[in-house]
Amino acid sequence: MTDSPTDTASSRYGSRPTMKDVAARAGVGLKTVSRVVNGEAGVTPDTEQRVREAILALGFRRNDSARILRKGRTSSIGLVLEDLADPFYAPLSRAVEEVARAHGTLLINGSSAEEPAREQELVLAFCARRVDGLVIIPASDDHRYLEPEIAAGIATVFVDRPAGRIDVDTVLSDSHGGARDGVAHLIAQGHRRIGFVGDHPQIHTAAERLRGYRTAMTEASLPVHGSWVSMGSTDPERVRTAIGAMLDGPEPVTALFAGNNRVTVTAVRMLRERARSAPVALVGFDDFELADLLSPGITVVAQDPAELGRTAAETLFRRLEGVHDAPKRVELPTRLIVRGSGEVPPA
Amino acid sequence: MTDSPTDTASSRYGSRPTMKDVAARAGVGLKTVSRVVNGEAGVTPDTEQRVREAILALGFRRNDSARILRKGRTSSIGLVLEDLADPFYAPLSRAVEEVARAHGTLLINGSSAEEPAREQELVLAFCARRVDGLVIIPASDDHRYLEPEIAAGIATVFVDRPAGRIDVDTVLSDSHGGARDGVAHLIAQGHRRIGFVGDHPQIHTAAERLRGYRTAMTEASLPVHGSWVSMGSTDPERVRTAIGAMLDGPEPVTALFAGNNRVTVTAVRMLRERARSAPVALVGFDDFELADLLSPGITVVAQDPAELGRTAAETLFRRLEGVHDAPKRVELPTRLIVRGSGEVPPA
DNA sequence: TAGGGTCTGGACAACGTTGTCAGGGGCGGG
DNA sequence: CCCGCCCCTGACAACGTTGTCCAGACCCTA
Repeated sequence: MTDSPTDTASSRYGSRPTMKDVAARAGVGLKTVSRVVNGEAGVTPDTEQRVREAILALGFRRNDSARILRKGRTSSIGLVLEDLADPFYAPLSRAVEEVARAHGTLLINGSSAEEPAREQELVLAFCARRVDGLVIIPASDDHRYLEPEIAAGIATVFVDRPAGRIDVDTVLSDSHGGARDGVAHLIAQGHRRIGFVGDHPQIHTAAERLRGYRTAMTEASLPVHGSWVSMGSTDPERVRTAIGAMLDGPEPVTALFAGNNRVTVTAVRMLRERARSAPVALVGFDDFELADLLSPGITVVAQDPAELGRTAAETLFRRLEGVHDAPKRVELPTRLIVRGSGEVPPA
Repeated sequence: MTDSPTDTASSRYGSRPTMKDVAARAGVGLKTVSRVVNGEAGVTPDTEQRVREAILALGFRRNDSARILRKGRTSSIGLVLEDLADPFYAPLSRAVEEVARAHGTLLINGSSAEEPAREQELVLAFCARRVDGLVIIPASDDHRYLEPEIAAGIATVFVDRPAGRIDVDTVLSDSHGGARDGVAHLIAQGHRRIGFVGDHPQIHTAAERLRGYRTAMTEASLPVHGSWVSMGSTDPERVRTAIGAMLDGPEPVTALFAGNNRVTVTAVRMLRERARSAPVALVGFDDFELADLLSPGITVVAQDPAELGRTAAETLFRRLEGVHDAPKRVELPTRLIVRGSGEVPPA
């Protein structure tokens, strides 16, 4: 027995039938199977029926790798973010997925864990897969490594934080304005000594929020004591130390502005533990679930992560549909949600 | 000009250089470029250097579609879950990603939105991409459509809920035991009339938790009044109505067991609003962030979603590495976390 | 210096699909 | 009745990579 018809790929273990196998079984040509599978016109109902039966009988499933190779489009996009499990990014990711789905596109994603090397590794892996586009929440600040990819036609959109050293579409929240509003709110309650605890200063959003804090203080002609500002890791221990120093320092603050949801939660825990001391007002950047159920409810400057994701994905698909104007920068507004913790009067 | 050397793919817009282009530029053969790109032995440092320069100059990036087609392995796995943004599933997803990353594998994922059709659509799309394996949190109860895929060698693991009508590896939490423990805890506090509010009964975990509730009640020789059990959508309105009926009905309950985190949160809100009435004890299935910061803290039966994901992914990779024994069913233990809400005595 | 072994490099086919093109058969109109 | 057109179908090349295989160069030793 040399190369009998049954001895094709379809009979080997772990191997799948190909269009060729289906064609053989249905007694038609290869291309006819392709036509049926892709719903192309020009196939007799009778022939189509035979092909469909063969497909079912063999359990045939089109090999998209081959299709992609031939067509050049993968119908998939890549999403790189810091941490899929972060409650802020999860809805963003989900929103991107929904938009992708509406465009018949799959989503590949990866977490950079805030490590520049891992971000690049993921992005390049996606590019090697020839994703049609990329949505990136950057962890690094130099994205020139993307230039050949973009030149080769991979549409790219940055979200939440801007790209470094390249000019691409970007969708951000108004961190500066939001922080300014939040701090202004505290000032309006009568606070004069306000602390700011934020993430690492090299993270764009963190820097912008600090800037918003300073803007609000300046606009109210309030001085900012050096010990009132603390930037760095959002590790609870560090945040606790920082807040402790602000509360017990020579110029104790009467209110705190927390630069993101992780800091806010740590601040809540800490203030709760010190409940016997004078109450401290708190406004946080980022909304979070159950913020309204705490006592008092936590006043926050809310962003809309789903809207960020949706906007970014829609921008991406607009590019994929052939829009070629200059890169745009969109800045989404934030919203102050008053719940109680920010309305505590100064001691 | 007919087909001059410069008129290759690399010069067309949106097209990328291929190994052929790199080979031409470096003045070597095609296969040599392949060898350099894949770090194969047998290339002189000098030659390798020339190839690397050409790669950099042209911005070449290997086309993984072609590679996959040739090699048959995609080094990617698919994850189908209900909702990426759900705080319960997000850590699970992240855990799967980490394990995948450790195996040099990319993760493609999709949300089924609890719709069986969408689950199947996603799974088959992943199969068409020839993912090496699948991790599935099912939304449907009949997975025979997966049989040809599994036969073709796509490793498959179900998590959180079992597969329907096929025999595959499964990783679950001990829903029955956890619910029993939680309800027994309420009984130990002296409660006799305990309500159960759960998700749709066709969802396996929901049914198991109900069963655990009944087991605990039976073990304590307590009757279960028909109005104390409510299964269905976790939509807040429905849950509120259900809880209202239990609290104000002819046999008012003094304690509630909530079948998952969404129900728990709605219950917390509702009990808070009725704070003036007699206090009601509450234990919830699933832990959630800030559960300890509420007053009282919420007593929960905690699962470890990350551990679920990790175990599932590791099971998957064990299969991919060639282990071929019978499908296994793993059940992870739950843990009762006492925080206050479950220790409220009966009115 | 010749012979054998090793090391480097390249030609070629194959992976499974889709686009191109051409051929055959049926049908309608002249 | 014949011609021409259209519809259906299939043969073939191409997508970009990797595995196989072979040829030539180089080196070492006898």
